[in-house]
Amino acid sequence: MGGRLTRQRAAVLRVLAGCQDFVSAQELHVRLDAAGVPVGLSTVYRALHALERTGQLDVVRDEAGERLYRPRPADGHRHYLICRCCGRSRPLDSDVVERWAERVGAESGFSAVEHTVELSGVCARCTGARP
Amino acid sequence: MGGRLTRQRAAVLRVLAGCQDFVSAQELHVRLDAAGVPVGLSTVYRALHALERTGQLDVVRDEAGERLYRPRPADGHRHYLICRCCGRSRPLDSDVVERWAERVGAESGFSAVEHTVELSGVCARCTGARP
DNA sequence: CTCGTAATGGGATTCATTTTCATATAGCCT
DNA sequence: AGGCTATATGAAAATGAATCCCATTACGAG
Repeated sequence: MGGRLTRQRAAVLRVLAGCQDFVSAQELHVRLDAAGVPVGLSTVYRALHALERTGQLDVVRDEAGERLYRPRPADGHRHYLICRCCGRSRPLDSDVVERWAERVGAESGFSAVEHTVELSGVCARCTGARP
Repeated sequence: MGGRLTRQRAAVLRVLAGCQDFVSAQELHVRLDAAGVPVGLSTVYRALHALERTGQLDVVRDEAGERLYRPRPADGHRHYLICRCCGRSRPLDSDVVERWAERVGAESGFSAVEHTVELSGVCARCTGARP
């Protein structure tokens, strides 16, 4: 995260690291309060942007269009299967898609091709819980 | 679309069919005005929802999170490569991804797995126009 | 320690989308 | 053709995430 390491950014980093799943900025803001380290909402957004820019976060959008953030695993996986019911997320091995996206990009005459891949479903636990 | 075929819904359908690329609800609303068939914004949103529910539209989100709609091609393609610069879209042959998503879903213990795949880039025309 | 610069925060703002509710109308029934 | 009613419409207000503004604070280099 390039800039100064302030009390607030440290807290954002710490709380975020404690989440194994996707969190919204708003939720993170609340959790920071709960953790006794109040951080302004603007600051939360700014910290998330910075982390996103430096590739330390993965971002998805939920069905309402809200952005959800999650620290990127050390192994570099960037695509997930997310439970629409409980929100639990599981990184995916997406080599196949990665290669496909690259090929399509190359064949298309487009440059700077980027891709978004998201899978969602209902996990076994949730299927059992609410049939 | 299920419900009554009103003047407004007919117009939404018609103008939408005339767009070969993704359009936002707001943009569609303006185009309807321009076409001399004023339709309330709420009605535009309602019509789009109805069409989405019945699978007649494909939806993506632009980088701002705004929803963009496009009539689904007859051949059933549902994934696109979109120019971030001019917005032109091109349907993709996504069998590879389709199969991958299916396999991941099956192996994961998740049910009702859905997937989103979007590619974006800068098309040849735009690359030439603004280097 | 001192200072300049970057960061903070809270309130205001933006803007897409949704809701509300009074009014209009599609389209079935006779 | 006329009536009737569930459905659709639209203007305005509400919602809510994300961004902007700007006076104040505090990191950290020197």
